[in-house]
Amino acid sequence: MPRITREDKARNRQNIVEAAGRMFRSKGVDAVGIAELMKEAGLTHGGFYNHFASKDDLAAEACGASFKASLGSLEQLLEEGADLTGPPLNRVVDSYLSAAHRDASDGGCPSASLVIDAGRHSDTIQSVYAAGVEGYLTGFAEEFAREHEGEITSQEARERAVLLLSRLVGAMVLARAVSHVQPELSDEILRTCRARPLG
Amino acid sequence: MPRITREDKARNRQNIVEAAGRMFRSKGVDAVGIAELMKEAGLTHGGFYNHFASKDDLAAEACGASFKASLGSLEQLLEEGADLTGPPLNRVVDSYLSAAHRDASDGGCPSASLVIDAGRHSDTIQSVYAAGVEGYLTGFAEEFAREHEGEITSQEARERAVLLLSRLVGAMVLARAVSHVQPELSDEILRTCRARPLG
DNA sequence: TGTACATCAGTGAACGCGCGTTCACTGATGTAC
DNA sequence: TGTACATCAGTGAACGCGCGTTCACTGATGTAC
Repeated sequence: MPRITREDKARNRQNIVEAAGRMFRSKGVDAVGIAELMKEAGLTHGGFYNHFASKDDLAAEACGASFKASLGSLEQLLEEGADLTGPPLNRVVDSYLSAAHRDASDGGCPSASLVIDAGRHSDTIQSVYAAGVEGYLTGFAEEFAREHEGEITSQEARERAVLLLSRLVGAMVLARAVSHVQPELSDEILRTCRARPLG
Repeated sequence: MPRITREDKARNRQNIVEAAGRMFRSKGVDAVGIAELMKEAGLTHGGFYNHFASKDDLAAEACGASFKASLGSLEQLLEEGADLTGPPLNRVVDSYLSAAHRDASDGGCPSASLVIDAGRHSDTIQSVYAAGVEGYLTGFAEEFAREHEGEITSQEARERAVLLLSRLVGAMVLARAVSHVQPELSDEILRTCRARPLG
């Protein structure tokens, strides 16, 4: 069959990154093998190194791509919220702390699903992860500033953003950690952290 | 050398559980091998199965032991806080969200360090983990009720406890995830989540 | 545009390694008398 | 209490497996004329 066109190669590469993004987030980087991952992308494992120098390299790139998509969804959610009732951030919280997000087969927001992998793998992936977190914090802070224009300082907005992300990530990892054996506790964590006022 | 006394066997077993508790929390269950772990306990790897049926079995027991010790420290911190200035829960938060706890070589509080392992391993460890989380929530809720006696319902105390644990765990896992590449961001997360009012 | 050849993405077997687990063996402990 | 023997915790080699990575090979694509 091979060799293939340059367009096909680029498409294959993208398929690998997207498959890795989903699988790494849902199962953890270590729990997903190259062979499994390449199969998901419709290829065999041997060709992996035509695209990436190592598994860690792919993990970093997949992490970055996941954050890019995730931050895009966030911006969209915030923008389209402008003409709806209620503060846009509340809609973000409701969507983030939903059962659907907890059970998402693609692992959902990388801030939560890669939070442990980032600390335990190469500095490359940790840097990409940190940049993604910073993106979330910036997005949240801007929205806090927008919703409370003239009432709070940018410092206050930043602090609320840090607290909000901690709440979202903490509630999500806790809810996932107990969901199979204590589904009511898992639901309670999400419900409570959704309902309590922000700030 | 072998065979050894029953007391020695019991001591060896306890050493294994304690070594595992520290190593699993600081590096993750999957990242620690049986051989490495037994060496840390002063033994060779072959004897492992004289004590445990499997690595997962040990993981569950080590998780339980870690929570027991951790909850004991919490109770102590809350009790001795009674005769000091300031609400005891604030002292818990300051201690939990400290750089020392983030960098603890034993992995610190299992709620945070085992939160991903619990969701990704056997149901046994997940059940033990969920019981530990419930222990934390109960302890926090009781303390909220004590500090605001007559002012808030037990339901309100419980909700504050859930929100607090989410904040603590979220801030800790985020701070750890970025500490090597963005130490200022890591410190900012801890500082902010320490300083913001509870509830 | 057509032809000849070099390139290289994909394939699947293979390598080396570390893992969890098993096993035959040792010899001091625990037990039965 | 002393003796004889069974037990079994610890040892370290070995097993089987799956992993990340490498490699020789294939043949259609890309390129040079």
